[in-house]
Parts: sequence; structure tokens; C-alpha cells
Amino acid sequence: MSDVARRAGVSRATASYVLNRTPGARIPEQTRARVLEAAEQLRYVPHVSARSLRRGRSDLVVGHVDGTAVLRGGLSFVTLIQVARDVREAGYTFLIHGDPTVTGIPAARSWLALRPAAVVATLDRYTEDSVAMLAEAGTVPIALSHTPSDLTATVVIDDGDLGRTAAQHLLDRGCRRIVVLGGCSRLVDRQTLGHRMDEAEAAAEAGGAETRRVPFSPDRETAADLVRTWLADGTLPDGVVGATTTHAAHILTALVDAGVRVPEQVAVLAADDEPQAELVRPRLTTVSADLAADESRMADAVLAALEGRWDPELAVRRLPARLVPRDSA
Amino acid sequence: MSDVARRAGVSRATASYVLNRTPGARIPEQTRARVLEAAEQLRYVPHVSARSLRRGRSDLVVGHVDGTAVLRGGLSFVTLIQVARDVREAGYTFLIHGDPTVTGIPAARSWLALRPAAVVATLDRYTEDSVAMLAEAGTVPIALSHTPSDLTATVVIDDGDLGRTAAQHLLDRGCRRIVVLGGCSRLVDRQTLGHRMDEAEAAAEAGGAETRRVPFSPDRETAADLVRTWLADGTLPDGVVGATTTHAAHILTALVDAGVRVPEQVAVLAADDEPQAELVRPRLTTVSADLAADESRMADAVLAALEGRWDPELAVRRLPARLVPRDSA
DNA sequence: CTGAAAGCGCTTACAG
DNA sequence: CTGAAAGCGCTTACAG
Repeated sequence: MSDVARRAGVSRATASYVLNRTPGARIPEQTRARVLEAAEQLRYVPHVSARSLRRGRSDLVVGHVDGTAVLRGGLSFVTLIQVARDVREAGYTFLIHGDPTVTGIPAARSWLALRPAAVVATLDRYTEDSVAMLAEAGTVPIALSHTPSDLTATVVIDDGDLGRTAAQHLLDRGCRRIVVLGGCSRLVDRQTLGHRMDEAEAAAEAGGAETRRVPFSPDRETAADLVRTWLADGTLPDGVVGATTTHAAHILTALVDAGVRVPEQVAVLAADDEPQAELVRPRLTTVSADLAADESRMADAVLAALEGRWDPELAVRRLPARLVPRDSA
Repeated sequence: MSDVARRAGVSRATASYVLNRTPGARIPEQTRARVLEAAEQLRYVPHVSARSLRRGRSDLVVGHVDGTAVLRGGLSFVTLIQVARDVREAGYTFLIHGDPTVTGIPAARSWLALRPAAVVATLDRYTEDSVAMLAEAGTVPIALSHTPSDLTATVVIDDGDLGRTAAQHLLDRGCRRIVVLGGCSRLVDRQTLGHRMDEAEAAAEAGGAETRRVPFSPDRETAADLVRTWLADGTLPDGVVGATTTHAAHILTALVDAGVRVPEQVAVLAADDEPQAELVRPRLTTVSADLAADESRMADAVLAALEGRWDPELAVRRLPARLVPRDSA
């Protein structure tokens, strides 16, 4: 900036004023133009660290996602990307810190080294201690979760409708013995899936169906074993909701391989909609989270938090669910 | 740090020496311990911007990936994650800048605002101008690509073996009319897929098979149309290599739906290995990029670049391909 | 309207 | 061995 000022024949202060369009500083158009031209010629790029060091606050927002988790494409990642875009539009710099190994205090330390205005991370990255540490340092800790939390400001991604819609469709078809498959065991499931399966279970029960919740890891052997057990025990359900397209596709394939007719004997659908639903036979009926139709602006909540106002009402993203009828249910 | 120094009863300089373990500064063990304890009690976190502002160089490396592209899980993203891990282990701070909208000079500007030591981005984010701008500012521009480039230091992810292995398997089965499906049209394909399909085509031709390269977008209608055309024109191939599991799965499903026997009439396999290969019937034979078996340490190349030495030899990641035989070829 | 000056949090030659 | 001082690139009251 010194170079720019020198070239424009003004002081550094003046250069700063025009480059920042500081409100309240009336600079003659002539001078303004000279500074801008000098900046252009020298390809001036402001030094954000110096700026925020001086200002005492930064315009940096750091998101934290585990790179490998990203590949599973959970809703929290999708939401984070959208938040990133909106936060950038509001003039902040959004950077992703992806070290998968840190959580709690060590995570807070590595975020704080950057002195960001806020950090947005999945709820499991925070502890009571680390939230306090961040707040004390003036960094707003924002969590992403599928359920509310009072640990800190939390953006709630409510995917319950996916499960309810799925269960309701089975009930409407007349299913009376419903299996709710997956979304109950591992931490990963909880993070990626939220509580859609809890809701599916509740809805199926409320609808009067005999309902079972079954843990499931989506692979060929598990699916084949499960179907074998059902057949041996005579506990074949007449409807199955899979937590993801992959869950549902595996059980569907295993059923067909075992000679069970889908959907006549067992109707199968997924509380989720991935392209592979088209690839299995019969084609898999799914429930889609209609992100495009989603009106909630998560970023508004995040931006509010950045300015010290946190409105939990704003921060709930209720995902609209839409049935995508195909052939399996 | 002033607080820490005061609490430990030493000067800020001394505090800095012990906190940074500055080599050549002999501080008595007593003093050291006092400083460390004070830092612990005050939960001191160094301010990286202040440090790099003073030092004139930063330990920041920024990666640039488009968040939505990430979800497609291309090899460049997987590689970037691994580079990130290694770069972090070497003591750098690795941050991801994911603004999908910028490229060329605007991208360079937004990276430079952070004054990083290096940036790692897919080749298409760079232009001649932006590379020069970065270099001039002392930031090392590193590209990720599937083919070499002399624009700047480039990490080459060579996925050619995937295509060769796939084609060779079809040749070994006796296929003489081979279709190489996809990986030729859109920029996206190029980025995600590299040149595996070029190599598949070359290998099939070299093996004496009549070879056709066919553009393909992996959806149901396109697949059905293509199969219909083949049947109508009498141009049904006896072997198909799909660019991805999804490509191959769609054509496989369309063939089966049309009453074609797979693999007897047409053998199908993917130059790629995704879990859904297990879900289609017949199960899809694939070729897996054995990342775990890959010995190349991309980070060595990147770290060398950071220190001003760039060794193109180090920077080629030749992905080992392994056939995963299932039922479709 | 414009400039000189202080200071953000750090590091590092340089004196003591 | 330890401290006082300068300075990285910027912003912003404060004087002129």
C-alpha cells in the first residue's frame, strides 16, 4: 500500500481511505482516481492479516469438515457449502480447515491461531471447554447438527420428514410389519443421517404397524444374512425403509436374489435419494430431500451469530421431503 | 504473548524464544518452565497472522477445490486430501479455499490476500498471468492435473493404467468390437477422469479390436437410447468399458433391460470401482485404483516446491490398477 | 481534505 | 542469558 500511495503521490492514510471506501472520508474524485489507477498498475492486493491485526477483528470464517467424511456427502457438508457461499457474499472470507484428527481443545487451538470471527463445525468437534475458550477469545462457535443442542449456537438440519414420508408411504400401501433399517448404530450414521430413522420408526408405530429397528451396515453379506434370517425365522416384513439409497438398494437386491418378490411380498424404499436408485431392479422408490425447494437461509442465522445476535428460530433447516415413486414400493 | 511474559516475569523476547524453541537461544531450564507454565495457564494461542506478518513468510498452504465438485469425489480431490495431511505433518497450516466462482487472476487475488507460501489447485484455475502474479508475490503455484503442463509446477495424477487394464481384460476375454464409453466430452469428465479412457481406447486398438469412442452422460434415457441404436443398427459391441462405475452400471442395466445377455453377448466393465458395482445384476466387474498400494508421496513433491526445489519426477502419481472380477466381464 | 503517528501481535538482530 | 527497539502491512483517531 505504501507503494500505491507513493505512486499516486498521496499519504498511506489517503490510499487506505480510497482503497477501503472508508465512509466519512471525502476524497476528491481526482485523487481517488489516481490512487485506484496506481493500485491497478501495481496489482495491489490487500494483506488481510495485517488488516485484521490492526482492526482487532477479522473477516475470516472457518468451516471444519473432515475431508474423508466429505466424500460420503452428508447433509451437513452440503449445508456447509451453502452457508459458505452466502457468508462469502456477505463479504467474509470463508476457509475450510479440514484436519480430521482434531476435536475439542486442540481443534479450538488450531482455529484460534487464525483468530477467525467465527467457526462453523459439526457439533461433535466441540466440547464445553472448547466452546468457552473460543467465546473468550471473541470467536463465535457455531455448530452443525441434526438435533438442537445448548452447548453453543447450533444450525439444526432437521431431516425428520424424510423418515416420516417414507413410513407413511408404506402405511398407505397397507404394510403392517415394517423394518426400519440402519441409522442407529455408529456415530457416522448419526452425523450423516440425523434423526430421519427415529422419525420413520415413530411414524410407522403411530400408524399401527408392527415396527422393528434393525442396525445395518450396507454391504452384500450383511444384507444376504439378514434376508436369510428373516426367511428362516418367518419374520419377513412386508415393508422396509432403508436409511440411505445404499442401505435400501442392498436389502432390495438381497431380497430379489433370495427369490422374494418386490414390491409384492416386501415393499422397499429409501429415506434418501441417490442416482443409483435407477440402477437396481426393480428400480428403487425413494424420498428426496428437496434442497432446491428449501427456503431456509441458514446463512442468515450464521450472519446473525457473527453480529452477536443468535436466533435459534432462524437456524432450523427443515428439509422438505418428496416421494420419488419408482417400482420397489 | 505479553501477558505470558509478564506472568512469567520475563521480557516478550524471552517468551517468544521459549515458545518457539528458537534454535541458538539458550534459556535456563527454570525460565523455560516458568514461561511454559504461564502459557498453559493463560491458554496462550499464537497469532499466526502476526507471526507471518513479522517473519515475512507464512506457513500457510491453501488448497482450492470446488465444493460441489468435491461431491463427485474425483481423484484430484482425494489426492488433495492426502497432500493436505502430509503438508500438515510437515508443520504447515493447510486451508481450503472453496469459492467455486473464481479462476485466473481473481482467484490469484483472493489467494494472495492470505499471502500463503503456496497454493494447490486444479490446473484449470490457473492462467499464465495468474501464475506470474503469484510467483512475483512469492507464493508458489502448484497445479493438480491428469496430464503434464508447463504452466507451473504440476502434480500429475496418471490414471492411464485404469483404462489399459480394463481394455486388456476385454481383449483377454476375446472381445473384438469394443466401445469405450465416456470421458471425452465435458470439461468435468476431463478433470474427474483424466486420460484413462484415452488409454483404454489406445490399448483396445493396439490389441486389434475394432474400437469406438462414444460420448455418454450417465442417465437412464441416454443408456436406453444407445442400446436401442446398437440393436437397430446391428452395431452391438461385444465389450464395453465405462469411464466410471456409474457409466458402466447404466449401460449394463440398459442392456439387460433390452434382453441382451451380459456378459455372454456383451461384456461390460468399469475403469473405476465404486460400491454400487455390487448392486447391479449381473454384478459389475471393475478396475480399482489401488490408492492404498500407491507408494508415491505427492507431498514430497509439494514440500520440495515449497522450498524452491521442484522435481517433476517426484510429482507423478501413477495409480496402480487392479481388476476386481465380478460377473459382468 | 490530507498527513504524521500510534499500535495490532509478533520476531529477531543488537546491546548490555 | 535477557531486554529494548525496530518493523512486518495495515487502519484510524487526531492535528493541521
